[in-house]
Amino acid sequence: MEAKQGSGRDDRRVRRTKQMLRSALLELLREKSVDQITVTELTQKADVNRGTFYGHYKDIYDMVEQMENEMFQEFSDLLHAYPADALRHGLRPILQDVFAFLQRYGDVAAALLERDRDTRFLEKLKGMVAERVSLEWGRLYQFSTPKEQAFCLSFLVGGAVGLIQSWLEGGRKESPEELAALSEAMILRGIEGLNQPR
Amino acid sequence: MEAKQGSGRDDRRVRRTKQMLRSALLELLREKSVDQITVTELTQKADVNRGTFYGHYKDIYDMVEQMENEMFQEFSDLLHAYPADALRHGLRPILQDVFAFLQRYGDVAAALLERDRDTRFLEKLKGMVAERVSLEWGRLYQFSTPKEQAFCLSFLVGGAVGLIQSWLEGGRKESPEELAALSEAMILRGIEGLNQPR
DNA sequence: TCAAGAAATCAACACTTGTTTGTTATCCTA
DNA sequence: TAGGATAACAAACAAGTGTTGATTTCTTGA
Repeated sequence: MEAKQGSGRDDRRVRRTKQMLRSALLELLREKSVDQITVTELTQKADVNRGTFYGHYKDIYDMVEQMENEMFQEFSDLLHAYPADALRHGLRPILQDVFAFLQRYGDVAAALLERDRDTRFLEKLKGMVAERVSLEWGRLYQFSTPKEQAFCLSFLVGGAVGLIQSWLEGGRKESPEELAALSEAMILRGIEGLNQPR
Repeated sequence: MEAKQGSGRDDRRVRRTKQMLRSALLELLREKSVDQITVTELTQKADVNRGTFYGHYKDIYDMVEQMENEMFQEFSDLLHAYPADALRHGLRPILQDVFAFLQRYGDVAAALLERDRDTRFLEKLKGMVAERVSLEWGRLYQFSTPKEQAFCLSFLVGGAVGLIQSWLEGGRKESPEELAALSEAMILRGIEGLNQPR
């Protein structure tokens, strides 16, 4: 019949509790890695009852995941802001936006990639890009089989993510433009297209 | 002075205990993921005292890591079996050996990649390949900067690992030869080299 | 404004986790 | 093969985990 408001997500108390936990978690993440943070110390620092934590999250990892999801949501919005045939106009502009996004969220992303031992972060990143690209992929390039297409996609997405990772770990010293150009070259023409073998 | 034998690793009792734990872990891994296996149930299934487990491993993840390392050791041996200038003779033979190796260890590798939420597995895989390749990389291709070289390497390794991952997840239905050819094409000539844009 | 209804709290539960201590059993080598 | 070394064991520990039920406090719509 009714379902007035989900389950009461916009209750001031809920917002307050989650905010307290969020702040405490970010603080703890600066000191130690996810796997050595206990629910007990988190809720103590946040001054929230331990039972309350379990009302909102399954465990610490679940909480980290939910925080990641907020970031992913924004990333997803970015990807879907382009028209369906955006790839026809070249990779460059999209790649630049992606790297610019990561530039902004670099601190969080780097923290999660570095110390976090949770593959889901990378898996979601890859899955999201792959899903978006595969929509118009087949129209742009002629593959001999769907299988070949899927493997190429895995390769390219894995490569892009690997590049991003090493960029984040290196402190994001290079400009998004620089990386976008490099990525495009690698994706389109590979190592031989970039330079000549001696 | 002395150091007769590490700390007694080749004691029959140690071998026996580790073997019991290994079997029990593999059995449990077929039922559930790493993070929901408790030390208590593992040692019960293995019929080993719980305290004994902690004498050999820090926790479940540490044990999984050590088991991975055995696999990685063999992989490392494979990579280093080639002469230093092996890449001059083409990518194909090396790629075929790599995929053949994964074909053999497919069950373990797939289990770890699928359900395991531990990035270190992929990181080690990437790091190992990158280290090996970078040795002769600079001699084969002319990069404008060392930075560019590093990024290209990250891209290509990430791509290769992404491809491997999707191959494992798909049940390894394709032959190593097939994948080696595809990888080589993507690495050398990218997506445009593979097919023509319409 | 006030009375559901929902969230947060408190307290207690059976459980797992690392760690330690003292004892027993097994190994391997001199 | 006897004996010192050491691994495995049993038992107990403080601390964390995830869950539950009873109670208090807050929020919001009528």
